[in-house]
Amino acid sequence: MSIVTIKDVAAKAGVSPKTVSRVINGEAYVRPEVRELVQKVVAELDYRPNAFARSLSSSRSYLLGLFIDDPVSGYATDVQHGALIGCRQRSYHLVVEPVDLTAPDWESQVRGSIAALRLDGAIVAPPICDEAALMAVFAESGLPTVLVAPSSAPPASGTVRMDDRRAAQEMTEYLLGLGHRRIGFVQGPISHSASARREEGFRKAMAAAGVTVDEDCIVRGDFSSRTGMELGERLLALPERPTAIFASNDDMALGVLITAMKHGISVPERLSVCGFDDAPSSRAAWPQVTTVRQPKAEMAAAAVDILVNPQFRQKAGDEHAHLMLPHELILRGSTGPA
Amino acid sequence: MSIVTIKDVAAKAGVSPKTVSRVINGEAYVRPEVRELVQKVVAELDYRPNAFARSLSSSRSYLLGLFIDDPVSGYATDVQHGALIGCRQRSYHLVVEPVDLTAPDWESQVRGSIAALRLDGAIVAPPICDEAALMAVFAESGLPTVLVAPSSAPPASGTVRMDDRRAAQEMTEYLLGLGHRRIGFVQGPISHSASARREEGFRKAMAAAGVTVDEDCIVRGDFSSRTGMELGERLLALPERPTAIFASNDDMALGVLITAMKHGISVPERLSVCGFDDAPSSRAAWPQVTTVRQPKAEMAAAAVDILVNPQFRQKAGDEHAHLMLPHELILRGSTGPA
DNA sequence: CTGAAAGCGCTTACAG
DNA sequence: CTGAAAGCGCTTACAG
Repeated sequence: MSIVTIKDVAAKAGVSPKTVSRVINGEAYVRPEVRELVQKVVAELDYRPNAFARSLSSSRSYLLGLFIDDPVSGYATDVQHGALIGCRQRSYHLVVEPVDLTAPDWESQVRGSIAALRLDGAIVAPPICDEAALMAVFAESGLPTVLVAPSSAPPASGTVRMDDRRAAQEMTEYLLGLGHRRIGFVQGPISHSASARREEGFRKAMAAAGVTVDEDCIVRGDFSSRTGMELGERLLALPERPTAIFASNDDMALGVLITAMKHGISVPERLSVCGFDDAPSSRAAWPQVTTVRQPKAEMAAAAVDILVNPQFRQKAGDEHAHLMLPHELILRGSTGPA
Repeated sequence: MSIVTIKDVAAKAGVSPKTVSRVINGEAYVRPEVRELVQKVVAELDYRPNAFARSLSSSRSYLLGLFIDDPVSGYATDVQHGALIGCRQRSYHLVVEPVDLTAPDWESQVRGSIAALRLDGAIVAPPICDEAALMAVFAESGLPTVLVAPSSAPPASGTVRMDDRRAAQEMTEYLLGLGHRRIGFVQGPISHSASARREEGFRKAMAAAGVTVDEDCIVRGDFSSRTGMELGERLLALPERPTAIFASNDDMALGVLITAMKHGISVPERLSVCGFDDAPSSRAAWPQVTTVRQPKAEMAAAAVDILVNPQFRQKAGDEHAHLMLPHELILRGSTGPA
């Protein structure tokens, strides 16, 4: 497969390389008939502009970096998928860069990716988007950066999030509406800022309903199904057993569900269980778990839009884009009347 | 952050850019003291070679493409993780390219990635590594390509696989050793070539043990927990119920497990269940599911090695690398004596 | 509306 | 062991 360059196209179309460049990049000021001719030749020759040459001369790489803590998690997978879709639509490519903040050379790694690849933008996923040291590296580099579900609104180019607090509140209101009063809550890990927001929502709804939260009913997990099982044991062994358990994510909800099964406590008849995420585990279970759909892929796609959109790029630096995407309560079989 | 170029380093070190280039690329023929000096300046200036300039002049991109059907699956995630680790070790970067063979323009998309990014190599995951039309595109492009777990050994630069057949055989032997004779088998989808290999292994072990396979006990799923549940219903409703069910992957095994629970059939006392993959779902369940550990990340990392290793690269074209990586039976609580 | 010149930051091929 | 020259394939800045 001989490689077709812009010169080949120019020669065959009888124009200058610059004109081909104009057509390729959709610039104005090309006579319609010339444009059409060039487009025809491009198609005939199946010409693909060399991304490196383009990047070198334009100092744009058409490359976005996705910086992520644990690329193996289900969360990461969904975020990446959304980012990939967004990139493809806009002819960008995505480079996934795992960031291990416990590695001694993490900073050099990150700097290296930014500098060597001349990234056009970065998307940073939770929980590392809440790490000050990492964010400082991005800030210093001047790279447009969008944070996914960060705790606050740090000085990044943009943020994309959902309302974790409100969603947890709605879920709690739903449980209260079902008649539950004694509700167990499994907190997520402190390292994820969403954990605190979800707990706030839970407490807010309980307070609004005038229900006192028994602190014995609040336990902290690490988002794994294993801690869900362990903490489920603890909650179900309480002298006065909760009639519902709200776990801060689906994996932990699944753990609670399994524990209930082990003890022969039928769900939802004797215990309601709900989670957060709409992860595959919430659907793999039986009964399927009531949860909150988190628009992970949509958030990532929106992050790409923010980074790539020329309007945004122009004003980057002086203006920031902050998006809040809608969530959805997914009611399934694991919850029922108290 | 002003950008440091090779000229800056050369000027500061008092040598030519070419000498800096030699040091950066670890070439021979540089006086030790000059090498050290240059390295010192590189470190001082935190110089990062521009990957695009390097690619443009050397016609190597230091970029590997991972072509994958469904980037959201757990399989994809593990493969990608292994590839990422491999790339990082060798200062390569990974570009993930989803391939949707049902999209009308898939071929153009794939060609575009190869041509525009000037990839140095491609890793193709199952099941698309078994698609002749796709493999033809790679073959035509001349791009070094390594296939992960393909059905046969097509004319690619290399393949990396595990012995699905042997693993399924060992699992079946384990069940037979436990005293099971009537064993249900949930096949995987035909689109995945591993499905057939796993079934072969199952049948081979059964035949070797002189046990006749009742074809009513063989049912086909699609690797989802939902079909696992449905087919579990079917197998457990059989006039003569199997004492063990071997599902071709963990998600389906989980579905079978859930169905057994629904019907109050205790596992492993009255039914043994096992899967394949060592997926998160096998550990999230209770009891945890006996399964086969598939070295997914290791296979991907090996694929990177094959593509990047200079020795291999030299002889690419006339010689192929075919690796078989070891699997492992993971015995857990879901299986027991008949 | 179009093109000739120069340059992006490296490496290749060559000379010494 | 080291460097000067040329070029990779585009785009920028400029001229017309």
